[in-house]
Amino acid sequence: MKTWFTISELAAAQGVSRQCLIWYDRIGLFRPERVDPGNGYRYYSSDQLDALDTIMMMKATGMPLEQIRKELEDYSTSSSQRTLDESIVEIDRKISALKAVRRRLVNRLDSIREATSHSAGQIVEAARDRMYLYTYPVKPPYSLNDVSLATKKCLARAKAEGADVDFITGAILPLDRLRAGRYLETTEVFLPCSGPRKGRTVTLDAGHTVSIYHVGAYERAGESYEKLIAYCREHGLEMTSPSYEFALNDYLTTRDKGEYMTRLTVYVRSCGT
Amino acid sequence: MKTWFTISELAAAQGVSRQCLIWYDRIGLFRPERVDPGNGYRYYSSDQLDALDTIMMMKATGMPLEQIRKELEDYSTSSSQRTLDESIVEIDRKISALKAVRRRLVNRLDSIREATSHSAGQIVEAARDRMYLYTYPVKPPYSLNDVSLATKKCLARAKAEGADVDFITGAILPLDRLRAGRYLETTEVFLPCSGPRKGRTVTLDAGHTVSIYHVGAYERAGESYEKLIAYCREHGLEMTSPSYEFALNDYLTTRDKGEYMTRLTVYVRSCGT
DNA sequence: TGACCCTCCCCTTAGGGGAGGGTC
DNA sequence: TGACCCTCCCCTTAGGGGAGGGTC
Repeated sequence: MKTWFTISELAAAQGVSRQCLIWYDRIGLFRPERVDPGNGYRYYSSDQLDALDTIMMMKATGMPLEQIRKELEDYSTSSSQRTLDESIVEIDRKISALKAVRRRLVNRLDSIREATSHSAGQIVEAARDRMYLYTYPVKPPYSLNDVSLATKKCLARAKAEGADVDFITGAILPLDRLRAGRYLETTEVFLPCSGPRKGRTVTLDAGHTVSIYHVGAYERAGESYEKLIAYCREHGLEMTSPSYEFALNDYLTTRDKGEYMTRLTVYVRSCGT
Repeated sequence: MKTWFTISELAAAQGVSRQCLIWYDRIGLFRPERVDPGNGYRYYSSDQLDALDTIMMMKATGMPLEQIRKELEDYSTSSSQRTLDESIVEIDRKISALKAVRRRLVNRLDSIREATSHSAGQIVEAARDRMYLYTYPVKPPYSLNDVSLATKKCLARAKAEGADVDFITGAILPLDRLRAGRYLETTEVFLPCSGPRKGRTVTLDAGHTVSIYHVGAYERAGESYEKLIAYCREHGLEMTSPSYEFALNDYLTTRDKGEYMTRLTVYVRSCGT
């Protein structure tokens, strides 16, 4: 003797909505065993409950309903094993993707904190760990517009290549131009990234650096550079690398240009050694 | 002097589709600075590029476009900091949810492997770690139908309570009924879960167990139980717990009832001690 | 009569993929 | 002329939330 459930009874028993059961009926995923021909009322038998559980389990793995329907047409221990394996791989992929985004957000947050915890024009010496910069060349004549365009290209290519880059932009000013006072002629732009990539990244080895926090219009970076050069002279430090300009706070996180801050960082060694 | 981009040029520069830019225009998220009044052609200025980057960054965090639009109306260093914090919390929540599902899948996979690596009627002794069972009572007269219904209720309540239960069902047969030969009168059903939950879970402490792998119709579990009892008698083991019946392979992973396998597990101690 | 059931019907996200017709 | 642009228009997931009208 069968027990019959109305749609609401079944919904309550299984913890799903009535709409959901109507939908599953419509798409042919799970249909009532009996439908009253007179009034169209749906009646589900207790024998059907297991099948709904199976659907719910598959749904919980993130499988689309259409695929569940196909899966159920013919499933066995071995096919389920395959499917479970695939679902785990899929979940792992989603988890890695989320972790990559998380890393980007944390780095951006760190860079905001760094910006708010330093004052305009402040100079700091620091040992820095190795890092990788995903780069893109700037077209001559290296105007601000060229730099901006190169940054877009850099972002677009990083996205296309699936590079795990930070949400932090930057530019590289070669040492000879820095020495020559051509402070705005950055020849490459970059995005910090989690690892090296052939032909795309520059590796900054661990080393001692001097940085100045530049605030305000980028066009006036020269003023900060001159302070930085003076500092190095006074402290017997020789600049040994290009200047790496990190946009710690920019249009990505504020619309107020007065809050923009860039860290201009150069690797140095003591002149004595 | 401004540089103007047509929609295709901008799309190429930023690595997005033309459709996407048309859509952003439609919903007012990102509109061309200039539109030709004669033919409706969209022209974007280079000044606008930064804003599109900001949108792309926010989108990468998983934020819906509508929220991005609101966010952009007025964002600053401090509001961005808050938003980033919230995004990280949100991502962490998604990661935990995925990990919970992953754990369930791995457990189900383990249980399939256990099923396929044991033969029907095989008896094993094993030390088992502590585990938790999320339970639900079976209504008298404890018919198979009552057990099945209790299992649905158990699943539905676990879902409603957000309990981190496995996709593995089971039932508990009290020791006195087992001894009395009332092998089908399981009084509780369960789902293994990751931790204790007040008033809902039974804790199985670590201990020594004897199990038999039952294959085929559940109604004939008695035959397996009688073998298990005989084994214990022969080996001087005294049963000290109810029997825990784990559905290692069932309707969730195969439609072939011949592949169903249940492990009937009882905790024991040596009679001598 | 009140609670329950049915079938429409509109709505949601973020665009993808055209068709049909102008434009640089 | 070929490549490019425009505006519709239909389509996708998994239902949610009714309205309007019968039914146990």
